[in-house]
Amino acid sequence: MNVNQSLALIRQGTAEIIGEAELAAKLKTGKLLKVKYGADPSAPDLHLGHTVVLRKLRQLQEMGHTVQFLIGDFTSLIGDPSGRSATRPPMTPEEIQVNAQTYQDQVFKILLPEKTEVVFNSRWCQPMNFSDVIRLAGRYTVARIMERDDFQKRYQAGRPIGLHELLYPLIQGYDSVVLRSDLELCGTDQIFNCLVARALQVDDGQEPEAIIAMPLLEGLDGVNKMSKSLGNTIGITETAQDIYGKVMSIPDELMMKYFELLTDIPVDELKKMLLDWESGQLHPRKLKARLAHTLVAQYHTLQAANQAEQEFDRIFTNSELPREIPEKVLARTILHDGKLWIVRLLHDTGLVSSKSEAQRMLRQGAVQVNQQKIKDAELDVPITDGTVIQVGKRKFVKIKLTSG
RNA sequence: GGACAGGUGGCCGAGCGGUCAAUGGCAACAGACUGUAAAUCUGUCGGGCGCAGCCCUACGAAGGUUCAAAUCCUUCCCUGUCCA
Repeated sequence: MNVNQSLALIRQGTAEIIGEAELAAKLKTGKLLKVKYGADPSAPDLHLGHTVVLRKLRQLQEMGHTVQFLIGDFTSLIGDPSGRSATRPPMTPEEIQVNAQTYQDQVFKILLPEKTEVVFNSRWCQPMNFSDVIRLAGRYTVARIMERDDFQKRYQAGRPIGLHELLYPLIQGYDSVVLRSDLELCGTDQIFNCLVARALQVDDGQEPEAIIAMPLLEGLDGVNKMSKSLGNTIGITETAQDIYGKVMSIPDELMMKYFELLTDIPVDELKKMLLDWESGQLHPRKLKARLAHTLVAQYHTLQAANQAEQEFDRIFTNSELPREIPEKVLARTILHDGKLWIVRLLHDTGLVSSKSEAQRMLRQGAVQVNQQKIKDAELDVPITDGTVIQVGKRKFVKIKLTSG
């Protein structure tokens, strides 16, 4: 593969490349690049949003380049001193260790271990003293820091910005200085930090790293970027059934983007799919089912994907009971004449969080016992071993009675 | 240090003495419909009670005024803006 071909491949699916000329020049020398990627150990579970960037990294690895997988343990160690953001409490070194391990285990579902160098930024951040920090801070200006969209918006909206937050881009930039990175990958929301890295590298007498920014993947709501704090993620370690179902629940408009950024299906084929969909030859449901199937197969197995698909059709298309229903043990002694009040039943099986909710669900017609809809909140229902209770479309429980 | 503006349910945001468990939006959940856990429409959405009703706990915190407080007063905590 010559340099132009590699560049074309690298460019695929990216949102923006900064310093492309330098990148091309470096590639021409045949040099193998050090590609930095920063990860936050506070939320170690990978979701499809992460995989957009990880897949690009994998592609670069296959070209021979090395990934510097940087775990930003230092900032997690400090936490967020303003105490405002509950999502960033300081973490203990042990927690970080555990999370980092989880992270690595998951990351190697995509990255090649032999081409990955895992580094922790506490290694060089921790020993810095206050004068080091001041010196570092002196290498950038307030005006330039405030260019960041996020800061600007918050400032204009009169929202608090902790002083330490202004320092975070500097820390990340400094990481690149220490690692002498040639290229950094990130989501478009992180471009600012990478730009700081370039400036600091130049200040240090290095060549600035190139930046490849990948598009942000919208989550289940179809609007916001996929992120754990928004609860709109599809995690790669989730069950086959959940991944399948969640993918089926994304808005139709998002399908092609998911195909493009998350699967290996060639661009030409995707184009054809889109045409067929638009012309009405291909039903959108089928298209989405293929997406769901492909993604499950990617993170589980082909077999699991087939099964998940069957199960999904079973439950939602044919409204049948799932193949496997979680069992819930109930003591026979709470029954009266083999019966139990429906509200209590729903509550005790954990299908609803309160009895008031049970009442509501009954009123709304969401409750079924052995496939029979129940609306009467006064009813005592006969319970036997294997009675199946359902609330809504997705919650099922099978009763197991004990004599105790 | 001074002046001013704020802190309300998972989030955003109304209310500014009684009719407030608190309008509205988002999220969530349910139902209908369908092509899916898409879209759309409708409904629910603090907790308890065998529940068209009643009872608890809630509007930054603690006290107070009042028959009655999210709403008024005092102190404290927190946030922002401007001035220094």
